[in-house]
This record gives sequence, structure tokens and C-alpha cells, in this order.
Amino acid sequence: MPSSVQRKRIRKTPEARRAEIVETAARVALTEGLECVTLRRIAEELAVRPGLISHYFPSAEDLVAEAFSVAATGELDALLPADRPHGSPTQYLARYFALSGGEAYDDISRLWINARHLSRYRPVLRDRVAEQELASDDRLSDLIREGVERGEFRTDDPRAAAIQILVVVDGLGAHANTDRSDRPEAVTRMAVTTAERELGLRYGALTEVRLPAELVAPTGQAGPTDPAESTDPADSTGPAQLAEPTEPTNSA
Amino acid sequence: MPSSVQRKRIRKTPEARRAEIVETAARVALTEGLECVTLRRIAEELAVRPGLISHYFPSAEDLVAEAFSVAATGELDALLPADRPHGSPTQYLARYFALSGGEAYDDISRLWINARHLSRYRPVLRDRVAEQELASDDRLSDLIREGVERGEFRTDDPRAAAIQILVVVDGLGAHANTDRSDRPEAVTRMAVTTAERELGLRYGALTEVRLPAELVAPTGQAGPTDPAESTDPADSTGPAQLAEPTEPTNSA
DNA sequence: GATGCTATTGAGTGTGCGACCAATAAGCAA
DNA sequence: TTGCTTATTGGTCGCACACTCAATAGCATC
Repeated sequence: MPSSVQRKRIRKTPEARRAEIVETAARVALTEGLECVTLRRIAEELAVRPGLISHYFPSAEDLVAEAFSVAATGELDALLPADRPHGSPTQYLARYFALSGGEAYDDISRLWINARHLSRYRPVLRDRVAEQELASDDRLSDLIREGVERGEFRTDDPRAAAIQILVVVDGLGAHANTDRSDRPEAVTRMAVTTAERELGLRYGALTEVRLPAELVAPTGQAGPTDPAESTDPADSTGPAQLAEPTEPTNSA
Repeated sequence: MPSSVQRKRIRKTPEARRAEIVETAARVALTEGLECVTLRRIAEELAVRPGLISHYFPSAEDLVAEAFSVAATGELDALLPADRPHGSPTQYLARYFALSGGEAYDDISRLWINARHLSRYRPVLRDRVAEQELASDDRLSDLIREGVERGEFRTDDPRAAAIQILVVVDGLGAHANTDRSDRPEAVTRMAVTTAERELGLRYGALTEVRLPAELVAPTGQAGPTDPAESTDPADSTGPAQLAEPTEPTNSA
């Protein structure tokens, strides 16, 4: 009996296989970093041979870019849903900041740092990063615009307000890989403060919001518990080698 | 006669060799990225064999960390000198923001993104990043504190103000590898705006400052010093031409 | 049950990386 | 000049990576 290795081939439709490759790549990207999205690593996750990944993604760079896009899109939808049937703009914005402060947000911050750095060397990824930044701007701009229309927010330029908020969120998230324990309260609160200022809200308006039950549970994500198959975060040593600027010389 | 390759060994003192290794590594880190700081790459720059780099840095990770530290320290000194004999705190702060906006700052932003990401996997580098962040906080805090003492700035917590400014600078710099051409003016100006708000300065106080010639030329580099304008009336004595701090805008 | 399409494998290529170590020679001191 | 210390070399090893391609086998169809 083949105890350890799986001998039997499992043949899937190209669509299904491709989907599971992308899904796995996105998960690895989010939890362990884009450098860990390698042909071997993803193949191992799916118990297939690396050549198969190559078959679906002839250029590994495309898989990395796709992994980022999928992961970032999923996170954006979880943090700032496009459809907001369960509350007011103020409530959804308050929810966004509440989630942004949590530790779960560190993975997303790390992913963005990762992608922004890696896009220095990888043009395909760079385009995706720009695309996702635009999507974030749009999503938040829409929320703000709706809030203005409803009379909850006040600003002349919803987009400028949105970008300013996101710049602060980025600035705070930049330290996701470092220690942030001794930050003054004013700093921890910067994103909220910026939003309150730019949207004409009083201090505390976004932190004292009471959220309806539907907005408390994280959306899109799997349930609160995922019993089995939790990858051990401790032993993920990251990319084995520095690796990765495969040819940084031809920066073109 | 050796045509292409250098055959003759050049034997240097350990101190000199080590210094030039670190210097080269810092330059490569700043211009091409920390991933390019490899034994082979640095050895090639210095026309020596990779084993020699290993001899001075038995662990390559230490060299990468050292390269970052040296590069970051050098840039910090250039942007925010510890000794400020040529102007007021307001002038040095204005100079800092003027330099932060320039394209030369992109290299530094890239380096920081690079280091913050890589420190996810490399504990030695992570410590250095924390160290350099602290140094930046301290440097800017000192500047602000001096400004408060001189009556140029007004804030209850110089350090919190400094960190908030740096968070915004980080947030803006996060996009150093992406396109930033269509940013609203309010966003481009965010760092300055934050400083003016947190330090009790009127809008424009930090952008209308006239800098003495000594502060125009980048420090450390021997640049052609501005020939004219050496007779700046408001020299190093006090607040340049901005009058007194105005009321904090609205946050209070 | 046989057939054919093609998803999947296995094997191999070449690159770059860090780490290791015995042999070598540069340059100082005797 | 000779000798000695040690900075420096040259070579090797093992590893991880992307990429290529002929051979194989799963499985839907007949």
C-alpha cells in the first residue's frame, strides 16, 4: 500500500484544477508571503507534481500576480463590502476601522507590503497592485459618497478623503512585521481620526458606533472556527532563500 | 599580461576591507534592493571572490542587515541632520518635507518597503529595522522638541507628533514602486499638512519657508552651493518668515 | 469493454544562492 | 633576503528555483 505518497492520479477539469491552484496560491500568499508561491510549494499543497502548475501557469510570475489579486480582492470584500444592505455608511466605515485594528488585519498588511515591494521587480504584479489600489480607492470612495448623499458625512472631495484615509491605513500597516506595542494612542487612532476629520465628523463618531449583528461577524470568510487542517504558523520559515529578483538587472 | 580578469591579489587590512564591503552592500541595497546584497554580487562589485565576503560575514543575513542599517542611517542623516547649525527647526523641518517629496526620496522609500517586508523572514534585519525606526522617531522628536522650546511649534507630545508625521510619510512612501501621478494635491501634501496641524502651524507655514543656502544643497554630497542668495536675512536665529504658530485647525 | 483525448507525470536542464575549506600568496617583520 | 602570519583564492557541495517535454494514464465517450 502506498502509505505516504499518493500514486493515483486524480484527473480534474482544467477549470476546476486552475481554480484550486489559484485558491491555494492566494492562501499561501496571504499567510506565508508571495515568495512562497512557487511551483513546488503550490504543487505540494495540492499533492500534484510541479510540472502541472507550470502547465496552467507557464510563467510563474503570472501565478504570483493572480494569487495577490485574488487574496487582495477577497480581503477588500471582507473589509469593505461592495453591497452594504445591513447598515449605514457610518456603520460600515466604523466596522472597517474596527477590523483594521485587529490582528487579523496584519496578514493583509503584510500582503500589501509584500506586493508593493515585489512589484519593484515584477511588472505583472505591479499592474495588479495598481489595479487593487484603484479598487480600494473606488470602494471607499463609493462608501463615502453614499455617506455624503445621506447627510452622514461632509466633504468636498470623497475620493481625496478616501485616499487620505487609505494612506494613513497604509502608513500604520507598514509596521505589520515589526513591533508596535509602544505606540501612543493618538497614533493607533490615526486612521479613525483622519476619517473623522476629513468627513466632518466629531471626535469619537466612528468609534462609538454600535454595529448591528450582521456587521459583527466577518463576511465572506469561513466560519469563526476552522477546526482541522490549520497550518502551523510557527514553522513557516518563509522562503528558503532570499531568492526572487530573478533578474533584477534588466530593470528596463 | 592579464587582459580581462584581475589576477593580482590586493591584500587589505581587515578593517579597510570590511568597511568597503559594508559600503558597497549599502549602496547596492539602496539602489537595487536588499535581495541583491548577495555574496556573489558584492564580491563582483569589489572584484574579489565570494568566499572573501563570507570570510567577513559568515552569515549573509548579517551583511544584509548591516547594509540596511548603514544605508538607512546615511539617509536619515541627510534628511534630518542631528546637528542643525544652519537654521531653525522650522527650516530644517521644511527642508525635510521638501526632500521627501523629491524623486531622490523614492530610493529611500523603496529601501524601507524592502526592509519591512524582508524583516518578516529575517529576524536580524527585523531588529535593525526596529532600531532605525526608533532612530527616526528620536531624530524627529528632537527637532520638534527644540522647535517647541524656541516657540516655533506647539504640541503637548513631541514624540506622538513625530510618529504621526512619520506614519503619513510611510503611507505616502508605500507607493514608491507604483504610479502616483494622479494623486490629489491634498494627498501629495498630507505629510506637510499633518505636521502643520500637529505642530500648531498655519496652513502653508512649512511650504513657504525660505531656506538658507546651506540647507539647500544636500548634505554629505559635495554639490554646487547656490552662489546667490547667501545673504538670507532671516538666518539661523529664529523662525524664518513664518510668523507665529497659529491655532490648531480643528482637531483640538 | 475498447478508444481517444488530454490532464498529469517523471525526468532533466540550467541558474543562483549560502556555506565550507584546503591551498595560496601578499606584505610585513625579522 | 627570508620567513611568517593571514587575507584571499578556487573549488565544491547541497539546495531551491523556473522551465521544458516526451511518456503515461485517467476518464468520458462510444
